[in-house]
Amino acid sequence: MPANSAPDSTSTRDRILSVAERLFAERGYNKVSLRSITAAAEANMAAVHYYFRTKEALLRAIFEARTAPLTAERQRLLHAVLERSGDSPPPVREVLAAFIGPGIRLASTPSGAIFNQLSAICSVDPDPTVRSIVFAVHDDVAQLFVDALRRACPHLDAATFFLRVQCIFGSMMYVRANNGRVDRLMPLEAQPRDDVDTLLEMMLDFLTAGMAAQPTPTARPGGPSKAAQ
Amino acid sequence: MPANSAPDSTSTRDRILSVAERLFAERGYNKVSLRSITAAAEANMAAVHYYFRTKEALLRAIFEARTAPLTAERQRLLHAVLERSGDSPPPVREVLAAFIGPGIRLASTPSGAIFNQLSAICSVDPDPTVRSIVFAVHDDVAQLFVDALRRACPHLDAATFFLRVQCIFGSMMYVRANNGRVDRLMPLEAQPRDDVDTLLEMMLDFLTAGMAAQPTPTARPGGPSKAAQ
DNA sequence: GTCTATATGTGGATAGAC
DNA sequence: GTCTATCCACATATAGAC
Repeated sequence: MPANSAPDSTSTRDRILSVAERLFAERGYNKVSLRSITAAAEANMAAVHYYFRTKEALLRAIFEARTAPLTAERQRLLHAVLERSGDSPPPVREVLAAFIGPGIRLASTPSGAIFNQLSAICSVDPDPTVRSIVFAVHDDVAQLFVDALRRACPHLDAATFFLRVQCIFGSMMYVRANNGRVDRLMPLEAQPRDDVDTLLEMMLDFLTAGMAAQPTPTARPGGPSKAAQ
Repeated sequence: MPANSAPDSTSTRDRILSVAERLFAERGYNKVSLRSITAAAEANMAAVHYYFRTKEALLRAIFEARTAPLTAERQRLLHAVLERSGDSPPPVREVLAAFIGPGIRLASTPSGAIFNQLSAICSVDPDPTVRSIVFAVHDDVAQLFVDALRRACPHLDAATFFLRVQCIFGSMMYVRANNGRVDRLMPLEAQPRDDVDTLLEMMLDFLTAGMAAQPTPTARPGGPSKAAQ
């Protein structure tokens, strides 16, 4: 029963969710206390326990709310690519676009950009609590992506494919995190973040070319022993 | 720095350093207490204060000890590449190899692999304390690398170059972190980590191809308004 | 140099009033 | 549903004995 005279139309629960998401993204899960969240959300600690029970469950709720539409979109796009290609290998660029695009496009809204930062930070967090949450919400669609990409790359041996998938994940994570590391090293040049479609095309240019590259022949089990220069 | 076979020949200070490095790499700076470090190093908390004064200074000492030879090697290789190429653009692959190689090669020793994990985790840590340490020890050589790579890539506009550098950093970080995210998504296929030279060549294949790619013409300030498909 | 003991602060969780 | 007050565990840092 919402009060029609309330100055804030948002509920206490929603305020906690959005404030926690922002603070976690800025400072990391472990460095944000429930006290600071409730202070910024104009609530108290008992409210967090009432709605979410624990701090971990609060993080999980944030991820589930955000990743549900993201995962649905990725799955829809991936399945569309696979259907279009039928029995032949799907185009690498389209597979990449289906998986990376929805995440990159989040950056076009302020709240989406915040979640992108949170998602990137948490995806490399060594804390088992954080890891289990991230893995749980992403594993299904990530598996679908990896399988589709594998079909798109029959020219790669398993080890090379494995390493390149790591590069894709790392690139995506780093761009989404947008942590200012590279900014310090470049002059005043424009950053393309205000146009997510251009940003996505730039990423696809880079990653597609990387996946298309023919592996350098090198010492491999059963292969020749001398690397080409 | 002598052999690590003697259990008690190491000094208390060295044991604290190496135990802290391992625990920080496994669980992250914020999740490791000085208590757990001193317990594992068979010392006590007062010893940490005696040798390093604070937890932050302990992390800084770890990084400075590890990055000093790493940075020297990177600078040596980068300068060698630049001298070889003279006034003409240096080869992209060689510039990449000079910067990425020394870090990747650390993975060939157990202690180097531990520091690789620590370095990767800390390079995306949002904590300002951690960030300032990482930036301080890496900024000089990273700047040298970015400048050299810029010279190697005259075919790229500033925004595209900027984004691709982020992809390089992200790829390097993710591979060095080796956090098990991708392992979950792949079957029993071999991981190439036992041969760091092959691993480095694989990364160079991918990243060099990505940097060489011609950018997709798209809507850019002063450019045509319709993107090619 | 190395230890015990402790000062001082902060964290998550919760009981119970309203 | 929302709050105040509090419990208890654990963090860093340090004082002072030996």
